[in-house]
Amino acid sequence: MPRKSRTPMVILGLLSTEPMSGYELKAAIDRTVGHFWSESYGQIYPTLKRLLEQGLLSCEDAPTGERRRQVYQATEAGRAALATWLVEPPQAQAMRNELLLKIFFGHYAPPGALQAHLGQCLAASRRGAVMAAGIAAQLQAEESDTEDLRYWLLTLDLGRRVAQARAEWAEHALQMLSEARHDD
Amino acid sequence: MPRKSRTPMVILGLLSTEPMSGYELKAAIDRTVGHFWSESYGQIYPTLKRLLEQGLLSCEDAPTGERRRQVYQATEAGRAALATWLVEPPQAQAMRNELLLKIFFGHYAPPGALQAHLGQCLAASRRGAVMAAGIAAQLQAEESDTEDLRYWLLTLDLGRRVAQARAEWAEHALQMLSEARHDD
DNA sequence: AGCCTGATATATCTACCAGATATGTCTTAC
DNA sequence: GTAAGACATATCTGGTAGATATATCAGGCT
Repeated sequence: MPRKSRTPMVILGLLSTEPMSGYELKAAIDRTVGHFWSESYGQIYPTLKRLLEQGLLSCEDAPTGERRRQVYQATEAGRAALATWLVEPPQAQAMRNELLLKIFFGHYAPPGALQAHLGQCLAASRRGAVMAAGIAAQLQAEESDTEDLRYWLLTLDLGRRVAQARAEWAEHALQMLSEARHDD
Repeated sequence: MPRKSRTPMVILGLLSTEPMSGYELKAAIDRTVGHFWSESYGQIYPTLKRLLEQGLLSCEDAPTGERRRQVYQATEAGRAALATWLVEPPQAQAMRNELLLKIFFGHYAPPGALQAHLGQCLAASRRGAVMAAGIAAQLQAEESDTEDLRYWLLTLDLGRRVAQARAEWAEHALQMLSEARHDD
């Protein structure tokens, strides 16, 4: 999968709606797609330069006082490259779940360790489910005109469902482990 | 997260139960924790050497005829290092989901593209849920004596639940997109 | 006025990691 | 006997996360 970077596509996607600086881009990524995607400055700045060279972005100086500031936006060619990529079937990512790894090796763990991790997971998953539902409600109230809305709601909906499933699993796992302790 | 590699811990975990070569180790990782973890030879061989130097693994020559072969197993110190790590709270992984990214930028996609991806996701998720349930049933039938069993079943159970949730979401998303098309 | 903190902004470095590939041996089937 | 595929070790390329360095600027505090 690292064969092909998808960093350019996140950037082209976000810079198709409005021009931004690298710094604002990072903030926008964290705010909008942060639930299922992340990028670092170490990826963003070199990629901006490369996309500029390739003519997929345009760049304009927009300093704030003395502080240098360059805002980028997607060109027509950039939006075309995005559309091409959107049609390609998504690559399945090799997901790594550290909690599951610790559960898998659970019988080497001292008593109580897994329960603590599962408790954390349960709390975080419940928070996540509530937050996803909350953001969805807020979006529906605020930006019912945006054409993107239905797509954003879909991504939030998966987040909510998966968080819900994980919470139920954590509950079940905790119950299972507490039952197992009575057997010993 | 890449601040601290967890490759040594997968290796120590699997080499705590039985000695293996690097090649067998890779196969064992794919077979047992492959649903939520992956390692490559590029990680495994250097890590084996390092763990050997640190005294967390022991190594024995066990050639098959002329073919060189080194089997490793965890030392007492290795198992202790694993136990220490198991107690530490798991790091939340920065998950990247390419399908969600394409959905998020959906309104730049040509008609039908998202539906195709969602169809693939639905089929794969259903397969995944069935497979997880199947492996769980098989494990319960075959190795009902192993002490690890309950932990392995827990990891499979999360896999099944998440696959199920994703399948339901994909169905819902497809329905939503087909409804939306009537509006245009 | 001077100072501190935190946000804005660009850039780079290290360690980590996935996937591909190179090299060679052995086993099995044709 | 030889070709295909499993076994085994090793390395390279390029993608990636997270930390850090540098500098400007706004606001609050003294």
